[in-house]
Amino acid sequence: MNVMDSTRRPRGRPQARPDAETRHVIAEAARAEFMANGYASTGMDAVAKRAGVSKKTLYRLVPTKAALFKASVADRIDSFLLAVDPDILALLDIEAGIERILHEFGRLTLAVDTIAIQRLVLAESDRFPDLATDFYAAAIVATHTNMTRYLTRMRDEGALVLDDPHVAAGMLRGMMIMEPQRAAMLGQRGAPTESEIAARATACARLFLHGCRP
Amino acid sequence: MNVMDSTRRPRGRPQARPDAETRHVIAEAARAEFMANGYASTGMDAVAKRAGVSKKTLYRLVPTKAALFKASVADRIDSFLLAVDPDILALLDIEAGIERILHEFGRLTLAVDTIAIQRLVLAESDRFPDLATDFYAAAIVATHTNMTRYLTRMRDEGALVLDDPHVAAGMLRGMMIMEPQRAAMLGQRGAPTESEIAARATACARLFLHGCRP
DNA sequence: TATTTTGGAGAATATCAAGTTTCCTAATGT
DNA sequence: ACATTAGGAAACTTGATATTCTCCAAAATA
Repeated sequence: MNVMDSTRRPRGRPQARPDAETRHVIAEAARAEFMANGYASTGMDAVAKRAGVSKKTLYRLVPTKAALFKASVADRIDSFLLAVDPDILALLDIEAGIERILHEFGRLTLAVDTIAIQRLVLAESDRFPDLATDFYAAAIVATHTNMTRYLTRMRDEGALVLDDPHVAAGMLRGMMIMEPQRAAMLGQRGAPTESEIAARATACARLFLHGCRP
Repeated sequence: MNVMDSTRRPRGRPQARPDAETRHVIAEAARAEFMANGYASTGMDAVAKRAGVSKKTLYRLVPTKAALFKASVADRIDSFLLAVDPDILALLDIEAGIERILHEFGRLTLAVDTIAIQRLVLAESDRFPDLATDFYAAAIVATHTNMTRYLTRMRDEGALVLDDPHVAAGMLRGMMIMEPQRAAMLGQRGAPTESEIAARATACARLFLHGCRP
């Protein structure tokens, strides 16, 4: 009889959806609100309304606003990891390889969503230091490490001359994204288009490799 | 007799200091609080207390918290302009010149205060878009323009080969500061030391000019 | 039909902080 | 002394909003 318990429906009204699913809907809605209005200016009423859920349900599934914030951001941290297939990279020469990595990196970090979340994490890093740490580790350090690995391999193969691939990777990232990212974060420009990203990746790769001395 | 009016003290208790001075003290205190706790978490009581002033006086000199915020940040925007003496630059070769600019730029933008204010402006750019615009124009664009001017001159003198000095200046800035600045903003590292800044400037200048091809 | 459980709408409560006001003391001219 | 202005301490008002609670309809089983 116990075997049946899992399939047999219990007495009262059944759940509209499993809690996990509702939680996900809530997290999506919350992220959208937080990204649009920031933490302080986002109300739980607004989140509930956008999620199409009552506050009662909201608070059944989420303990506090702070937890909701962390959950809604943490949900997407993983999606910020840059990983370029090494098999493909192996087929490209050094310049094309770097260009490829930068292009992918730019697409990732210069997307409107990514920029909004970065600004959010930055803005609330005082209130949520552990979230900032998670973000830094999962998104920034991880991506940085992947780039460093590529540069190190290229150096070992003799394709590059580098004192410190780790530092060089940081410079490469900064060249590629700082300016457009910050302009967008400050609301002074929209996120760059795909072709702008591509052009910038090309220019960066060339500058990084050849410099600009005559 | 009207001539005397300006020197003659009026009837009651005199002001402890001129209003302008008190305003300045308040702005300083406010900036410190905002930088430490962010806009939302900073209370007017705390600002008054730190300024050594009562809330009555505070509100006599400042209309609202929002105005206080704008004033306290705007006060310092001008101090973020990078300006390197062109006469000195003229004496240096291209590599030393770029290194010099980057060093100065790093000192400016990687100071704890600067980083804190940038984070603040970034965090509140939704609530205060015009402040963000002012900051962008006065600090970022102006500095960028100065760098671009130098690169353009060097290119015209034949010391550099550049398609677009404007874009190149953005890349140079990103190389120099993005990584350490963001780590500090996220609370993952302290602001770099003077010698770290110097070393980074040297490495950037070399990479920018010579690239890293064997 | 009676019983149960889910969930919505939103009223109620609690808390917190911005902005005002009151009351009191200090410092100065007359 | 007394009138008058400055300014501090703290109470008060008000508006948000996070969190809880009440009431009720919906959807299922027995």
